[in-house]
Amino acid sequence: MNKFLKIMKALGDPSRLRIVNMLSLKPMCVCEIRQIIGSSMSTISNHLKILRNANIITSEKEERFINYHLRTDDELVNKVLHLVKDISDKQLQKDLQKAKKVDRVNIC
Amino acid sequence: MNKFLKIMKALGDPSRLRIVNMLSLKPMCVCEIRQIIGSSMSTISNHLKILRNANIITSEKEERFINYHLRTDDELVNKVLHLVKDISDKQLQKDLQKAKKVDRVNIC
DNA sequence: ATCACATTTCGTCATTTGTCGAAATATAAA
DNA sequence: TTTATATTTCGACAAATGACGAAATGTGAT
Repeated sequence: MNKFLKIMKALGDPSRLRIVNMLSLKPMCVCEIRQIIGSSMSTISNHLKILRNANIITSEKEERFINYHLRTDDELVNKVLHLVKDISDKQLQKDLQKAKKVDRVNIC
Repeated sequence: MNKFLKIMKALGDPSRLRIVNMLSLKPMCVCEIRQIIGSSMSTISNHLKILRNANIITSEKEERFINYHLRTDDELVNKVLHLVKDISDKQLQKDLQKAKKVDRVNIC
C-alpha cells in the first residue's frame, strides 16, 4: 500500500507531473527543468527527490550535469507512467515543446 | 491535467485508498465504512466528498442509508482502479474481510 | 407534523507540504 | 590546489490537508 501511496502522492502535484511528462521525452538536468517549470533550483531538487523516492526517476552523471530520467524497471510505475502519457493537456504539451528546444549550454 | 491530479491526490491518502478498496467489493454506507476505518463520521464524509469530486465514486439512496459505490463510466478512473485491485497489502486484505462481514443493522 | 437517525457542513486545530534564499556539498576544469 | 558551477541541504514560512466534535440538514417512519 505504501508503494502505491508514494506514487500517487508524487504524481498528485502539478510541478512533479510536468517534470515526469518532460522526462518522458528525454533525460534532463535540474537547470533545464528549472528553466521550464520556473521554480527555484531548490524546489526542483526537492520535487526530484520525491519522485526518486517513489521509484519513478533515477539519475546519472553526464559531464558536469546530473541527468534525471524515468525508471523502466518497475511494473506498477510503468503502468502509471503510461496513464500520464495519455493525458491531453495544453500545459503539458507546451512543456514538451519547450523541453525539445531547451539547451543546457545556454542556461547553465 | 487537473482531472489526473485530482485522481492522484484522492488515492494518495491511506484512508481513501482503503475506502476505494472496500468499495471494489461492494457498495457501503458511511456508517459501515466508519466501522472499519475507525475515523469519525465527519472525517469519512469528507474523504467521500474528495473521492466523489475526483469522479471515483458516486452514491445512491437505499432506504434510510446512502450507498457509496465505485463509478465505472470513466476510462481513466477504471484504469487506475484496476491498479488498486493489484495492490497486495495486509491492511487492504483485512479491510476486505471485515467489509464482507459488516452489517449496517448492527452498527447504525 | 414530529421524531429518529444517517449524513453533511462548519469551525478549529495540528501536521504536512510546497516554496524560497542562503549555505553547504560535490565535482570538473584551470 | 584553487576556482567555477551544478546540485543538495537547511531553516523558515505560508498554504493546504486531515482530523475532530458540535451543529445543521435531510429524510423515512410514527
